[in-house]
Amino acid sequence: MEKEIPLLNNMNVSAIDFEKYEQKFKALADQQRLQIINILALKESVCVCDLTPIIDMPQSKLSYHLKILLEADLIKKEKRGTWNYYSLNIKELKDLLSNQLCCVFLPSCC
Amino acid sequence: MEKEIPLLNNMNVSAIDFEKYEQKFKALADQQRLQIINILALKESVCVCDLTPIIDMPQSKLSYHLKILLEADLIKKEKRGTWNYYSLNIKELKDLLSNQLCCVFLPSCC
DNA sequence: TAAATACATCAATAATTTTTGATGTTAGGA
DNA sequence: TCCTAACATCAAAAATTATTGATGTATTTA
Repeated sequence: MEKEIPLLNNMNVSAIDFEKYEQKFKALADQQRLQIINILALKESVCVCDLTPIIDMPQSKLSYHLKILLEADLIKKEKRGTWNYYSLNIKELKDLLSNQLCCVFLPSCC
Repeated sequence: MEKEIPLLNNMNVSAIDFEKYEQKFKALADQQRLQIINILALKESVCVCDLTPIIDMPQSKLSYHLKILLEADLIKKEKRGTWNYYSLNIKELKDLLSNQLCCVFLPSCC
């Protein structure tokens, strides 16, 4: 059962919301992950193998960071054969970030 | 000297920017701090002594979290006598968050 | 079918962040 | 001047996250 916090604003903000936002902001709260998002903003869809040479990171580490972004629903994953293609979850990012930030972390936003 | 990352988007995104955003998102990436922001969104300006009973937290812990928000420039502090009043840095939050999120974390945004 | 590529996952370690309780500082009141 | 309230800060411990290198699993390709 969801714990209800008294109406604190003109929106009904429940505890579960804070938890959700915490996860999303945590995913954003890392320079390396912000860089990944910034690269994805350019490339539409990128496989891990393309990402590894661009971003200077061991493969397992990259995998770890991609997973965090994925679990926060900020990016999407699509498997094609042996390759896993990642792309931005544009709707989610727009719901989260200001237009100004979209210029940095979303394609063709400005 | 600031490391310049090649132009990755229609904005000139330098390494230092990622660092700045990392700090701000880190500050947001915590349920307790989000709750503090949400309370400040209602109250305009609140002293720590008013906050302590509302938010169930030892004083030193509250002080710690306020400092993190302050250092990320998401809130402001004003000293009046013995009291320290905190309030949202509305401009900064608007620059960071979507309108949708402003409804939760900013006053009279929706 | 054997080897190689493209990943994910795991367990151990390292690093960072958070919590706690104690102490320090400053301003105001008795 | 002494006492108290309202904080900030500090150091130690606890908790969480991140990094690393190794291993596992598909899917291709030779």
